[in-house]
Amino acid sequence: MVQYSQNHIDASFGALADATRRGVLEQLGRADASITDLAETFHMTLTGMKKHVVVLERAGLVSTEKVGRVRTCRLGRRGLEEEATWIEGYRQVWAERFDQLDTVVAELKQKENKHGR
Amino acid sequence: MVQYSQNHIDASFGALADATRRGVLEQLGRADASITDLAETFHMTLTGMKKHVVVLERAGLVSTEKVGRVRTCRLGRRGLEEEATWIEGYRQVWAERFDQLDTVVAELKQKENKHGR
DNA sequence: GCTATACTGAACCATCTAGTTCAGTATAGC
DNA sequence: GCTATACTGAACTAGATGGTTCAGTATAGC
Repeated sequence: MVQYSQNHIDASFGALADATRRGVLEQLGRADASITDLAETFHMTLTGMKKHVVVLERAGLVSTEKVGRVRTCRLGRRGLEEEATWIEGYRQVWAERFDQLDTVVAELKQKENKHGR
Repeated sequence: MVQYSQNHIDASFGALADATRRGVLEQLGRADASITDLAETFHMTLTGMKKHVVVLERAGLVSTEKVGRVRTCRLGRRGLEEEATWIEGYRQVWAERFDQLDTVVAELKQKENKHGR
């Protein structure tokens, strides 16, 4: 089986498990933003938003740079390759497991149709 | 923007954020298993494994059926479509954001060459 | 130098998580 | 009926999470 970096994957699936953090990623996809910008968008204190940014940074999904007073956040270097790979692998196995069930269901539907529903 | 079912996505990214639960999904991809089987594989008490199974069940990733004493677990009806879609959307935006940065593009190309793709 | 802005860190809180133990209940098989 | 197996539920633990407030520090701009 493929060996995944459990740390990366744990951290990023954990990061993605929160709607606010997914929202932050979507906002940063449109434009870089300061902590203040993000905190305002999500109606949260600066401190609260800072914590979310730290979580995203640890997962490698966001990178930040402080210039003067302002810390600017942008999408990080990781593009969720491993996560996409894991999910695709799962989906493939899942499809295989359900192929048999699918054919059975299809047969049942055909029978139903023959009986004119 | 596409509207996702936040509950589903929260639940399943949360479920996937744990290495044990990803392992359970991989094991169930190979064959159905009882709680006892899973608990043994992951060196955990029955009660502990039961909790993981409940989390996976709530996320729709596993379904279970009790026959006699034994509760059999199998992959559930959900195939992580929404999650795959979210991640793919993110990866697309991520790529666009980084296309503008010449240096990063150059780095990616170098990496691709190294991996021989 | 003064003031407003932008962040940071510590401390606190309630709730959730991942695990345990222990005491059950229900079923399988002799 | 008896015993072993398989699970279930309640209660407890330590630690993480998602948020807050409050008291700072550092910088921008007049």
